[in-house]
Amino acid sequence: MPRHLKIATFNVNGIRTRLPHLLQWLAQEKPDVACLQELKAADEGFPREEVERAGYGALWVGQRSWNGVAVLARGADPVESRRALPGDRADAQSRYLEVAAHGVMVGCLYLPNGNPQPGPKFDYKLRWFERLIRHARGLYDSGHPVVLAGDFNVVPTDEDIYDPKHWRKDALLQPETRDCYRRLLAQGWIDALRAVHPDARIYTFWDYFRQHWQRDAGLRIDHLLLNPQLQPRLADAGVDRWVRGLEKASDHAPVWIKLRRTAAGTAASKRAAKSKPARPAASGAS
DNA sequence: ATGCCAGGCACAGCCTGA
Repeated sequence: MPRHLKIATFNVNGIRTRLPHLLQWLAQEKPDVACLQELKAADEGFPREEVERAGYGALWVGQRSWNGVAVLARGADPVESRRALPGDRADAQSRYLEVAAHGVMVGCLYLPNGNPQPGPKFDYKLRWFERLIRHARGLYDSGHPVVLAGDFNVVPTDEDIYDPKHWRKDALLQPETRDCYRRLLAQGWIDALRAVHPDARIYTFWDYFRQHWQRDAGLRIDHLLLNPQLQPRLADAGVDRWVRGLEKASDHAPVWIKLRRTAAGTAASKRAAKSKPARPAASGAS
């Protein structure tokens, strides 16, 4: 058993088109939990057999042509918690799936893009974000270890984009969008990639236009947020950029975190450690 | 201000994405 639990999120931009890349990535990087977005497939179009053959149990919420999310668990069957974000029964878009897997609660989300703004799509984005903030509060307070992972369609700050000036009017950079993200984090969640790499330029998305991948002109919009039960276990985080470099790639790269499996670093173990000889702090190297 | 590229649908050219 590896020392770390690896949890990843990957906007595949069409699971059937991207299935070879997905399988190659699972085989090489072996995430224990993989949150997928933009399946662009109905429930019956999900490649269950291929995913199972790769060693993963899966749950998914499909939708014809658009949206769609899934959670894969390596060598395990994820247990469903909910298949939609509460707060709007009329919302038919498949953008949220919450499961328990490998001892962690995982909220897999695909937040609306919101372009063009202003307009009804941007209004929907902000309403969806408000519902997420409300629901996240309950998850945060649940006492379970929780990860919120997915494509948030938010560039949190101007440090998270190659050049903000060409995107100033985009829904991903609007003050209202960024304020929602700030208010979510203000509940106490930590942005795991930023916590591990406070000063690095990190991108997770490069659009297909203007040779943005070749120029490394990217945006950081795929995020993994941790509640306090998981924060002491965070050991490493990164982006599998090689997946974005494949032929016919998704416009997103997978993003991952590694969590220590042991209780080392948790409040319980710190209390326990007081009665034991001190040990060096965990290095975080994997 | 718009198209730039790409996937889905369904077979021509839209719509949507970010």
